[in-house]
Amino acid sequence: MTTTETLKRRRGRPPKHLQGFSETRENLLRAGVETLTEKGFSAAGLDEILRKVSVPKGSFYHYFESKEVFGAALIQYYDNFFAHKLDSFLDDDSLSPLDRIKGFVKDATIGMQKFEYQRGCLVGNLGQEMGALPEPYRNLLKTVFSKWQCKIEDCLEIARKNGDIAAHSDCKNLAFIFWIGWEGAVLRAKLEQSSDPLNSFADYFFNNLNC
Amino acid sequence: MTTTETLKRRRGRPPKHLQGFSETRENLLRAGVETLTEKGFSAAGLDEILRKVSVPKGSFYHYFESKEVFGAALIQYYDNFFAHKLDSFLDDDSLSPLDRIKGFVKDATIGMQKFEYQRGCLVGNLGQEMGALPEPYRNLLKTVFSKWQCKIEDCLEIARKNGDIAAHSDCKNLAFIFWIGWEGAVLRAKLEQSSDPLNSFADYFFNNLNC
DNA sequence: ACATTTAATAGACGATCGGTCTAATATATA
DNA sequence: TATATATTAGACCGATCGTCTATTAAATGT
Repeated sequence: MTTTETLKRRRGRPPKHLQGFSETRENLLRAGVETLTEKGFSAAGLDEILRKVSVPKGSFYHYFESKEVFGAALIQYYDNFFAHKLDSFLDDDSLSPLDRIKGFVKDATIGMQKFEYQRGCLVGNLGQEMGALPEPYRNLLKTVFSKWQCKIEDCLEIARKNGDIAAHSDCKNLAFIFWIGWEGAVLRAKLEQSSDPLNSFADYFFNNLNC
Repeated sequence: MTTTETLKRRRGRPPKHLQGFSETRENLLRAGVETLTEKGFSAAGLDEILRKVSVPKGSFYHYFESKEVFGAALIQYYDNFFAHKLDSFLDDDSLSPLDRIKGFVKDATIGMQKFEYQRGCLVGNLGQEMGALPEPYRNLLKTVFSKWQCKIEDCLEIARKNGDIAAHSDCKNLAFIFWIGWEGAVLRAKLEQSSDPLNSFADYFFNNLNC
């Protein structure tokens, strides 16, 4: 085990040897994602997030100038985490392109089960809440979706060239459909506390790729 | 035009001839649906809803004992409105079953456009927020979905018997998929402020019914 | 070495929100 | 005419939201 400074942070400027480390900022982001994937932006209280990681308000406003800025950082943080996860599946050349997407689906399904279907997708949650959110979030969220969409599109395009799916497939549109349906399925899985919606939609999507 | 008492309600017990009428309660429900379809439950303040219809707090708590009870009434109210709308399309024997569903989709699409993609589906919104909502809402929302789902299933079953869709179709599952995808599309349409997600998903769904 | 700057913590603070309560008003009813 | 009922009116309280100021401790510069 390395020198993980899990101990309570002291007051005042921290000693140099653990600078740029900013465990507190990281903790806030993690706790923020946890909370927002469960309850969304509006219902998530700052105090709740702060209590979770034992950080006082003052520290929060040291790292983020407002809840709005924090939320934007969370979108970026989540996107970064999620895009890497997607890549880890979609760039795996040892699998067929469709199996890579199926791998991601399987992993996400297990993830939802692990958290007892309480946590959904941050981007989906915020998308639905858009009516009550700072307008600048809209473009952030749209950009994230189009980024994820490109990854799926690229993977489907390889499948098409390999002859794994119908030659006339419109991969861009299929990727669009994939995320529309997947987000809908995540929403429903949270409500029903079951992976049935995830499995049903995924099966439907993959079965229809060959016609 | 009948004697529609649109004027501001007077104080005190109302005259008998418009009893049971309860325009105030109705106004609260309408304004509540408007607000909750835009911003969800948590982000919707009571004061905001009350201002919209110029009703004081006292009146609100005369009709509803709490925000939680109000929310439950809104789910019922919305379900009632929506189920009738669905029926008006799905029970229209002058159209083929698939055209009936397409009629509903078209109407809903126009509806979203009319409100500039600011209002989504109350049930979808609350489903996503479930993590921050009173637990009793879960069953209400699940029941509403399964009710809507049955209506689509029945319509698809007629289509199947008519030979309009593949004979081996699993209509129950298709109806499940329909609502998963449709809610996902509504979410996305709100975010993108465009009907593309609605159209794309609907086209995809209908095109794949024949294979 | 000491004053100043920087990084971070601590918690007070005002505004707002949900929900309750009492009072006021007007009609129905006995 | 008196009492009961239905509805409006809005003050009020505790909790919580997001912001802000003060405090603490290390780094830095001369």
